Amino acid sequence: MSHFGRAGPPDIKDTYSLLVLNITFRTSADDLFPLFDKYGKVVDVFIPRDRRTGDSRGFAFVRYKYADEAQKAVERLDGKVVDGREIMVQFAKYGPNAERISKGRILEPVEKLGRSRSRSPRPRYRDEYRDKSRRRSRSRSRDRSSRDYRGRDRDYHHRSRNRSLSPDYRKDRERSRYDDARRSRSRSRGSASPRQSLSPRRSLSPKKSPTRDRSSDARDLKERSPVVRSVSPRPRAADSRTPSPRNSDVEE
DNA sequence: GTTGAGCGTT
Repeated sequence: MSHFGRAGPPDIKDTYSLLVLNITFRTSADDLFPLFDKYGKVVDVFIPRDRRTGDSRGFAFVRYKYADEAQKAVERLDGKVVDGREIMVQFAKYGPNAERISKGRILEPVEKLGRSRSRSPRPRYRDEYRDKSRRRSRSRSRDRSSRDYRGRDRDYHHRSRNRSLSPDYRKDRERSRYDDARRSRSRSRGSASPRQSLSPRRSLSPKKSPTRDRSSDARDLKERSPVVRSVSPRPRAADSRTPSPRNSDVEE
């Protein structure tokens, strides 16, 4: 019985799930089981992993049989260093049986009991950490795939903003916009865009004729480029390119 | 071999 989540949830009729965050990517359910089992009766330990790579996502779910044991483990294991990393244990918010917990039955006592525990040093650290690296760090661990099928049904009626626009689509759109803005700014500065930098001439034959190429290149890049752009020798090409199909569709 | 905010499976 070492495999917990392999056979699926054993019995979620009377169990309370705890969310363990900040665990190492190598920590497995078998490693957390003895740790949590020491503080109470652990019914099941499940660690979500990627579907493609199969790697752990960095958090685990520990299901306790009783709520009192669960909160005890939360306060006892919350902040404990496991495998060299401080883990964060808290009651699971979403889940198959989160309804009863969401009711406020378990969440209430936890807050009440939390008063005796020192929770001051933790929140501050977390807040600071999150504030510092908010947009960065989107490693492969947090990819889509497992999140798509999960929040679609639930997030749909919750987020009626994107009627027909999927979150993924929106992201793509924003990304495109950003790319455009960046490219524009880069061009204004002089040069930097990786795309423009990739001149067919320089890239194709960098050592063919360095002297002549360089001189010619410099002149061409500064005189020829704008000329071609200004002259627009291929109106059909531009037309065929349909430069603003989404511009019309999208309002910025 | 890497990564680090968050919420889960047959």
